[in-house]
Amino acid sequence: MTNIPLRQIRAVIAVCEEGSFTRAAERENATQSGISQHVAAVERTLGVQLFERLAGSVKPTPAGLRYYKRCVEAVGTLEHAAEEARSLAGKVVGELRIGLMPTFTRAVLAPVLDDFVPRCPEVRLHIVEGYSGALTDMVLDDELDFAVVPAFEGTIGLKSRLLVRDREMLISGPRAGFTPLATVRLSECKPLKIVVPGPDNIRRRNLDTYFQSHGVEVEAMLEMDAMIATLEFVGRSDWVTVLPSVISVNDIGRGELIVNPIAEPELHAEFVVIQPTRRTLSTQARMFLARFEAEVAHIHEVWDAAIAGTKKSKLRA
Amino acid sequence: MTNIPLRQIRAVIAVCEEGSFTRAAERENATQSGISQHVAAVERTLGVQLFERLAGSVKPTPAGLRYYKRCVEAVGTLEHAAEEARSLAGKVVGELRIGLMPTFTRAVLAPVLDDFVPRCPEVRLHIVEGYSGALTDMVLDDELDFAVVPAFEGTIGLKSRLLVRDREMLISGPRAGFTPLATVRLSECKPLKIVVPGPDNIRRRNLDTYFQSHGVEVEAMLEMDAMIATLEFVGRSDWVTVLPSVISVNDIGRGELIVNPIAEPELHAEFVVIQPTRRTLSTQARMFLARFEAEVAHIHEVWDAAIAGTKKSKLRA
DNA sequence: CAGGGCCATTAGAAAACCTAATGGCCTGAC
DNA sequence: GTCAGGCCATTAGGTTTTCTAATGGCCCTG
Repeated sequence: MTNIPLRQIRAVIAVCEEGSFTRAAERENATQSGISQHVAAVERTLGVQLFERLAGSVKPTPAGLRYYKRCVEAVGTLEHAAEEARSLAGKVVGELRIGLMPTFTRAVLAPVLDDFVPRCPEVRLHIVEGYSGALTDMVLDDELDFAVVPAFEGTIGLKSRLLVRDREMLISGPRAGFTPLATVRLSECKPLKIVVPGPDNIRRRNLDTYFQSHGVEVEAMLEMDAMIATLEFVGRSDWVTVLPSVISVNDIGRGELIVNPIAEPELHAEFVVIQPTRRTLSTQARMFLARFEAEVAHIHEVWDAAIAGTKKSKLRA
Repeated sequence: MTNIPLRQIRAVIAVCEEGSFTRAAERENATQSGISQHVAAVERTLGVQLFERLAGSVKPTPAGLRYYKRCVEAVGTLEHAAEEARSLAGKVVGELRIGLMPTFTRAVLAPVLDDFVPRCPEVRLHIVEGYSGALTDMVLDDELDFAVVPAFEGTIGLKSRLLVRDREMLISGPRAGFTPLATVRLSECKPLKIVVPGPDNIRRRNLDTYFQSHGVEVEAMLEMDAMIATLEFVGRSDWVTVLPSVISVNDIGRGELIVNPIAEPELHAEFVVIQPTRRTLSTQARMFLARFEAEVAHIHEVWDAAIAGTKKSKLRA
């Protein structure tokens, strides 16, 4: 029986996927020398060379590629084993205190709850809607099990992981004159009258950077951290705003608000789930987040289909 | 990502299949306490109880059974991965010219070839048995791709790396009067009639140094660079010799030759693989050497088990 | 009630792992 | 042709993990 530790196997997987010992080390939070030794140990144990060392890079050998594929399969099986064991370990009970921004409460949350509540009837949910600063404070104070906020550099006492990467859309009313679902190049638009988040919001910083880097002209700017008011205002004026696609999936094809994907280049927002460092996520928290991610992925599919449909219509015209 | 070492997973599998921590320990060549800690670590990481502790036995929980089944699947996939990688690596072609001393051709080479030849059917092997001086010359003359010889200071035109560090054993026949497998302290033996290598052999120098440094008395010394003759002679006389453990692993428990580990202090021989400076080792060469090292490691395990078994027998007596 | 068997826990030695440092090789820029 | 930068291989040593020995607790059987 060949006995290769999982740590070594993960090193081999990382090198295959990154094409470099150095990048694999970064990804595995290890050193290049540690990765080199792990891979060498696997090759020694197997008696097989898994990588061809080229100048400045490595390339898996045919044997290495086969080994990699089987290992990925096995590691996936082990992950699944863990998930199933936890799920089978039965009744999920207890509280779940979640902080979500309006970005998510408007269109993502309802379908997630539709599924989660029947599956976990003995979980007592507490959903708090708020903006990222307030939600972050509540997580730090242990008032929330977790929150989903825009990606930021991190804070002592919190740990985070990327949860959502979402395409930003231009939102406007009929008076702004945009064609629904048509991709827009902001630098080619006439000067915008735009509603943006306040300066404490990380998305605001990203927007400012994007505007400056890509020659987006702004005629007027209005700061508003009030989502309902923002959408109402934009819907009945010639002002525009920029919001993540997940918030406006339900506006597709409804005419009330006009949604346009931003392109050339695309603009994305990233969101992380944050939790206190000293805690681990409960089973119900992880189940909720899994369902949440699935719903976001579904929304992305809806958007992709809608945008693809628009391109087809243009081709027919 | 749940990161559970394979060693722990194997412990869980063994407990499921044996229905007992104690029996699982025996099967895994571990202690009951070690198995207990492995299983506890898995349960802690998963946050799931895998076994119900009954009086006098354990029973997997439903979650434990499910986890076990998935783990068996994953471990099987990894075994398969190793097999396939080795099989695929079989497409290795070309010549391989190897120089080995009788130290290795007697017991290490055959199992290595048993594995290597089917895996590399298209490699044309040339094995040259010889003593270190001759093998070194052949490597320098590019008549060999590499040779394995006792560690030495190096030579211009050659590069070397440590390959084997092996424990030296006292080899004798029944007439010499030693108890099989009992460790011996050479300085406490009656003056030895000993067969040693010739003066050009580095191991000879090491033996001389050891004898002088540790008060080993020698009644008579015979120089012989003829391994078969040495073993035949020692087997049928009261002479002894000192040889690396890898040469005599097949003599354990067979009575024909008596093997005793040398201790207090132990004596080790180191061997290096040498190759011309201007060349790099081919794929098949490295595969052969990897398998060679693995076989030496296996032999060391066999020796460790045999010596440990002798110690247990003494405790019971 | 005592002894035997089995699991859980602790302590400490041994082994494995990991990083820092360095060397060797290759490539590209000058 | 030389030098700097990037990448992998190797070594050494500190740190962490693993493993065993010893022991305690619990349960069952005689």
